[in-house]
Amino acid sequence: MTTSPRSASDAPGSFDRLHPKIRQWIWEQGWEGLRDIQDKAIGVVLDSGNDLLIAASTAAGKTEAAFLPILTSIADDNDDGLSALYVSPLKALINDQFRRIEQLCDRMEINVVRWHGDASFSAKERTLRRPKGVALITPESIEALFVRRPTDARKLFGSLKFVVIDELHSFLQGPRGLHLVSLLRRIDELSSYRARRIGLSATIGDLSIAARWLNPSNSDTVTVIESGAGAPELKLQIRAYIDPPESDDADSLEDDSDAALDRIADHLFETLRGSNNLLFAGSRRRVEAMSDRLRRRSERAKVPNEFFPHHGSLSKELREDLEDRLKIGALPTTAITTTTLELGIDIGSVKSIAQIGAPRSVASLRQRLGRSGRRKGVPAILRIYVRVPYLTVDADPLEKLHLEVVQAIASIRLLIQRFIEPPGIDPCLATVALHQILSVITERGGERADRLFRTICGGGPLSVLEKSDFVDLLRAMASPESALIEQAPDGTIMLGRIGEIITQSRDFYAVFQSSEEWRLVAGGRALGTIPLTNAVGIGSLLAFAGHRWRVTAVDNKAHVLDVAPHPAARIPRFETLSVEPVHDRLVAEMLATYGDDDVPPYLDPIARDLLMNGRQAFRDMGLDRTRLIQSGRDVHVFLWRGSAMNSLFAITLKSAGLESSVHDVGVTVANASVGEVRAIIRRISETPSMPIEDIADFVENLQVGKFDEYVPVGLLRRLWARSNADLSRRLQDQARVILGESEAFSPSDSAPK
DNA sequence: GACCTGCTGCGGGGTG
Repeated sequence: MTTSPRSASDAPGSFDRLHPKIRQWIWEQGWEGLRDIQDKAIGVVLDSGNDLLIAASTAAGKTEAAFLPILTSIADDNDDGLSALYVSPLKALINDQFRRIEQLCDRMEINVVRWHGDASFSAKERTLRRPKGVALITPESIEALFVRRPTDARKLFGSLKFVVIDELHSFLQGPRGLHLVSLLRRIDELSSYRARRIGLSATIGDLSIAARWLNPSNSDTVTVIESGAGAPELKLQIRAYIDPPESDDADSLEDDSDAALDRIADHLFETLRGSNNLLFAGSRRRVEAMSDRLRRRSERAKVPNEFFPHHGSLSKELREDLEDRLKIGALPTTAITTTTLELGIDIGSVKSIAQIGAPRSVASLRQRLGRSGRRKGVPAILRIYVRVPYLTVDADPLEKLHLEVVQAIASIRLLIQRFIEPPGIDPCLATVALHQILSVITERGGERADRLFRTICGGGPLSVLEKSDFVDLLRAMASPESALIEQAPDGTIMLGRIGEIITQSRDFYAVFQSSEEWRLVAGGRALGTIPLTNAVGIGSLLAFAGHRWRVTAVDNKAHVLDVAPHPAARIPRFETLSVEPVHDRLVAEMLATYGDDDVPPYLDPIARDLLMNGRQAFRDMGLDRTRLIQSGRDVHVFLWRGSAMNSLFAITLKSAGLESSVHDVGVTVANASVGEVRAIIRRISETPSMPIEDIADFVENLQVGKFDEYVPVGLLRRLWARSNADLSRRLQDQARVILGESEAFSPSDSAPK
């Protein structure tokens, strides 16, 4: 990885290096000049053969930084086939970017085509007949081309000069990122030379991880251009609200009470009305709970409603209506949203960001803030609303600490330190490998095992799979129960009976899972979907899309629910099995916050009181000296580590015979005494290196990927052990820290490599 | 006590 040479920005006239038609286009746009990242990118793209990583916040002009020199470079390209591929995680982003470069490409007489599931087939067909220019595409559409039209795929991708990957940070972790890695390897294999890769990304913490993703075998040669623009001024407040005693489900639709969520709604209604804002509510359930409250406040005040929900279960139409309303900016609008408005969809600029609940990820908090204060001289505004349970006399020690208030403060401290979480452990290697085995066989009409291995696992993150793992996987896929593949007498591996069915399904292209759902329709208009597991019939009441409904007709076959407005309702269940993990560094910062005595100026009076009470409880319980606390029949073990270590420690305790449950700052052992727990932790501390393979035997729920039902459990267990091996080497040390025999190590020591 | 993402190919009819 190299940083952009000074000379690139000082080189006279990078503007003059651009194609004459592009220069003319820039003049016509009335630009004052090129932005710094654009200036640097022109030099790197036109003067070097390097891959390139451009890291800058939203609206910094990254797309143009990549495309101005790329279009200059491919203007006279006459090869048969596409010259450049732009890969995006979102269809909506492809549509935005298409609008931005279409005019420019027209001027250059370079063909540009949108290639995703909602894009017109006729434009794709034109490109298939005469493959040239630029395609804007999703990973799943690349997959579909390989599987359905392998001959066309070779023609389209066989002479690519550039591959641009937008929102690269979203591909650094998770199965979809591994999927794209494999697709890009397969594209490289179609050509005698490798297309240069250009990654566009939001600010990321560890640029070397992104450089390695772009070019695993030669990450040193990736040139990095980082936006020098500093963060805008931040206006900030953390507000705390105490729930009254015996309030049960705080996220229900119940209103007119003294519950914290109702008072938060009061404050939001007063504060946000009249301007454009984003409110991140954390879950779809809470988005609906809050949308309902704010709409009813508008009705009671007899003013037009300005508050609308936006989440992944709402229909595309409703979401686009809201995005357009924000973008046009004619009417004041607050979107109440989950994470759907975090990525770079164009929604114009908003006045402020609000969030319910303490941030669990600093990266995501920064991304949200990037949506506010984007104009020069305008500060970003952030309000964090924290709900705290009412403390009874017999409250648990964890409640007395007011962890969420302290977590909100810690996340702000890390934001100021410019910390961003690196990607964590990925449990989906085997699922992606299996998916790609089926895909490559389909594309090539059969393939030998050694070539499959080389294509899929020959480099990059999937090379964690060793040859023996791969053989295990192939054997399981070929078993009569699975029937995914079979082997011809000459050794060629071909699709089996089930493999044929799976690869022909429309559901095959994505490597992530989707569940069955009801579709909600009101007067012929699509509202969105809810999980099929919601038990509904005629007369069922639903709060959805910011309104209240009664089910009037049920189509059990097509899974459609007709609904009509109704005064009462209940929020449907959205299936949730997991919790967002917290990084070591955030929890370490929480511990530091308990130890300090400064009171941040951005706390409201209640949050200030709760911080002081939390610190007092911390000292009263002796948590500055001890990490084991008896609470009734339970023992709290305070690890002050992130989710990864807390879960590994819980599994280790289980392997030693102790059941425990994981929380944000440690684990809790039920029905035990401090003495018993201490004895077992002592045993762990005296074991020089815990054999991770033995611990792996106690992991449950190993099947998390889409195709994991076909993966041998033994292989999943081995891969789990391999990815937790580094962490497990710290178990002994961790045990000593808990026993007070060792200083806590700094979390930076334990950052994943 | 969580969120998000994606999707073929074909025929038939109408229009410019």
